[in-house]
Amino acid sequence: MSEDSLFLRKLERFVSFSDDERALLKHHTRRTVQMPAKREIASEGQDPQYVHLIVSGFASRQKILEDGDRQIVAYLVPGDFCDLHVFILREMDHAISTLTPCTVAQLDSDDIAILCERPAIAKALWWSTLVDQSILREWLVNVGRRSAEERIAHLFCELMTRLRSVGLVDSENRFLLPVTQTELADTLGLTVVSVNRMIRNLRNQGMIALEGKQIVVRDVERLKAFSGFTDNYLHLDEKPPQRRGDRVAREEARNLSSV
Amino acid sequence: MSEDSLFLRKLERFVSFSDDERALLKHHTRRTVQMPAKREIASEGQDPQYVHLIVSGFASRQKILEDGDRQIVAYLVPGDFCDLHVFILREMDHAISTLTPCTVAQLDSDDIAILCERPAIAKALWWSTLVDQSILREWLVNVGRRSAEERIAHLFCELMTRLRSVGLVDSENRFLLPVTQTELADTLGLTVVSVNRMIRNLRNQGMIALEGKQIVVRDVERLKAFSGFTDNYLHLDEKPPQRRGDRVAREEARNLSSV
DNA sequence: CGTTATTTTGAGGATCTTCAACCATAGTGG
DNA sequence: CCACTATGGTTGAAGATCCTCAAAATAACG
Repeated sequence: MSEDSLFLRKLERFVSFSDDERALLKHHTRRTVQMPAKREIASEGQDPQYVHLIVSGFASRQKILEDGDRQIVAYLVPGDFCDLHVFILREMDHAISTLTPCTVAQLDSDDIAILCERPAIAKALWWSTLVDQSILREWLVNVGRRSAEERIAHLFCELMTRLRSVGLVDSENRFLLPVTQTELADTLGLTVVSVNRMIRNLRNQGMIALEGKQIVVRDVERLKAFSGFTDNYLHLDEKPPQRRGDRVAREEARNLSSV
Repeated sequence: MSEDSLFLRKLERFVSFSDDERALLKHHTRRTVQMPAKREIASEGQDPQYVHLIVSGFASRQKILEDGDRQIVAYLVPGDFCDLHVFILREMDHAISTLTPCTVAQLDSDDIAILCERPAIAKALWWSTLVDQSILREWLVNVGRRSAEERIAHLFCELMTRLRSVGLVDSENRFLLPVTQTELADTLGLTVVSVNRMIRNLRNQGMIALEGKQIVVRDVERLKAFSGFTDNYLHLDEKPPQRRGDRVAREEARNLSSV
């Protein structure tokens, strides 16, 4: 699958698209811009014009406190939509900022309107924001109730799982994580020093290895057990079982719409 | 306003309803159940049947870790919907549990379908879940980057603001907070001991006072400044300014639906 | 190849936790 | 009516985790 349709791979874990719908999605995400690292895609307080989709690169959702402290509240990886909420909550209460150089697709109000005429697409987009919400809950558990070392391990488990779902993890559980330790610290409610030491611990215990900006999870089961990771909150296995059948699912989707 | 339509007051901060729509909302939330304290409204792993609305009482969204630790990831106060996501994410990844005895309205799939046929209602429901998401982001900032004392102060500011929006705060900034210090600890990533001491600090500094289970914010500005609270993330002032006009808003709502 | 960003390490300290009581309150049953 | 129990709040002392400060080593970059 080509790089510019990773989001299709992600969404199709949840819904099945027709060729038609796939084409429509590709068409309305064709307008992209290149952004350098550490640049704001959307700013706090702003009334944004576009919905953004990360085509390549890593970005983050972040809040800055008065004292300059930063808390990263989400990682946006290739295939993720940044701000599907902008058409309801008109003022941004946080900023979206690139962590690395990014290719970002811009969808305007018309694009979204056309896409949402398709039930399967509308449902997939809502699914994606609800999963984001679920991830947020798990992050709160992470910083609220886990030790520094566990937090890092848990985040690595999550990223491995999310990146695998868009095909960015190789057979040896190796994936690119192009963020600095300072950024990890701002994500996990820790300091750089702590992050550095705890990563060292994980390496020394043979759970992970670093290869430049790549992380290799050497012992998946141990890393998961150590950090208490389960992937249920990512809701990745909704489609395969088809437990309630497509008919019911479509009916529900209709219920949720008709605005 | 009667107790059983606090959610109307909340939603109408954002959209205007016709008498018709108000009646419809009241009608489809008429089926209520009484629940004792510390009972699960919905359980993790479950495939839930109903969407729940808190009519009276306090409930929480929580996750339990393997070691029995608990993290509360949301407070659900009168007027809040608990689980609007259930028709898309079919498996609960967390539990919803009463903190006090509660009156809970149960809406089934048909209720939601009928309500969502009205654009204003559908939009209001999505607004409410997006605000929940925003609150979650701010909680992550709170636990990740603020001191114990600041976290408590911030939470009190938030609850005062949220409860005021449904008319549950009196003219002296007094409101009922029927949760134990243990529950506050599980909310803020702290221990009971810490919570107790920090609340004492806030009282000694004259920022708050306790009257049984009621909290009186004695110095709102100082409490806000101390905790770094701003209410932008609650998106409470969306309707009054009418900055973009009702026409545009309705058009956008239509875009987001049509599933 | 000099400059800047990032990672790493050490030492000391602060915040928050743990453990262990004790007190207050309210509900229960004899 | 009062001991009895359970729950929640409060306090003290000691310890652990994580932070702060500071500096060196390494990597990245024009």
